[in-house]
Amino acid sequence: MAGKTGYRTRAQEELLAYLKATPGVHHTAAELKEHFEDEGAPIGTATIYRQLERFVDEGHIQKYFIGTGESACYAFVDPSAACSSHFHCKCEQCGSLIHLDCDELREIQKHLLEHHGFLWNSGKTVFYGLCDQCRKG
Amino acid sequence: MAGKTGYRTRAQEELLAYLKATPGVHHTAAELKEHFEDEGAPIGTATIYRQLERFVDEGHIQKYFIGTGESACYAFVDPSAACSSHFHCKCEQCGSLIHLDCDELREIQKHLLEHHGFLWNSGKTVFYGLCDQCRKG
DNA sequence: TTGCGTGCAAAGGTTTTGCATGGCA
DNA sequence: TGCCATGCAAAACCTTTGCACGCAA
Repeated sequence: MAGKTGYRTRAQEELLAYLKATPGVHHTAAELKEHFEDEGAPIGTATIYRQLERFVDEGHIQKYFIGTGESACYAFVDPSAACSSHFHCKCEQCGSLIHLDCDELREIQKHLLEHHGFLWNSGKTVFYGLCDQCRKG
Repeated sequence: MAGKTGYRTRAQEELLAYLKATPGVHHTAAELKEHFEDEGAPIGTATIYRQLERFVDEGHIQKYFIGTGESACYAFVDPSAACSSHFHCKCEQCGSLIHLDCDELREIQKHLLEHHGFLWNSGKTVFYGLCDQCRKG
């Protein structure tokens, strides 16, 4: 755990443990707050945000921007598993979030860097569009 | 102008005219409000949001989600120019927005549809990462 | 005249911040 | 003991909504 400087606290450990226990799952701050309330071990809103920000800084979790007006999502991404290099597609109609594992996109990552000098953080990027069902329906 | 049903008003015309006069430029609602205040022809916040929403519905402009907490951006996209099919990269460090015209990405669009059934709305998608300068600096 | 568009103000939701308290080392 | 983390409440933002008034047709 590189860069960890401060103290270790209950809120901190339980938050990170929960995120790690649900790899690839997107949680909003509100959902996390509710989860720990249900567990009988509530964590204050401010603390949740502060810890999430720290985790992001330390690289433990990813923060996702799904849309303006919608709240931010946070998720632990297993560095060893395939999901570390997968992509997210969000259907603008039904709102579903699709996880995609795709080599072609990985190629694009290379292309963006080599031809445009842009180091793409694919974990953070969300592709907007229409999913298969909504497109046909 | 398909689908236009209501009245034509000053606010409506000036807003759309301004957006069309700055194709490809991203404006936030606050920036637009300030612009018209500076012009001496202020438009109420609610009206700005309502008109922008209408323009998006009618397909005149695009709405961009840059990040949660940041405000939404709106821009007129010239349907005839190349910028109708260009892509956006946002540097997470310096915050700059890069407009990219790239055939490889257009290929990806095809790939996503054919292999994953996902109809990607590239105009709305923002690639997060590090720009050339920030990557080297 | 009819009814849509406007503007103000208030509400709604998410995220941040100030400050005193509590807990880790 | 010293300092960081917590939690509450308040603030800060962006955006939406209610409502009365004004303007387009």
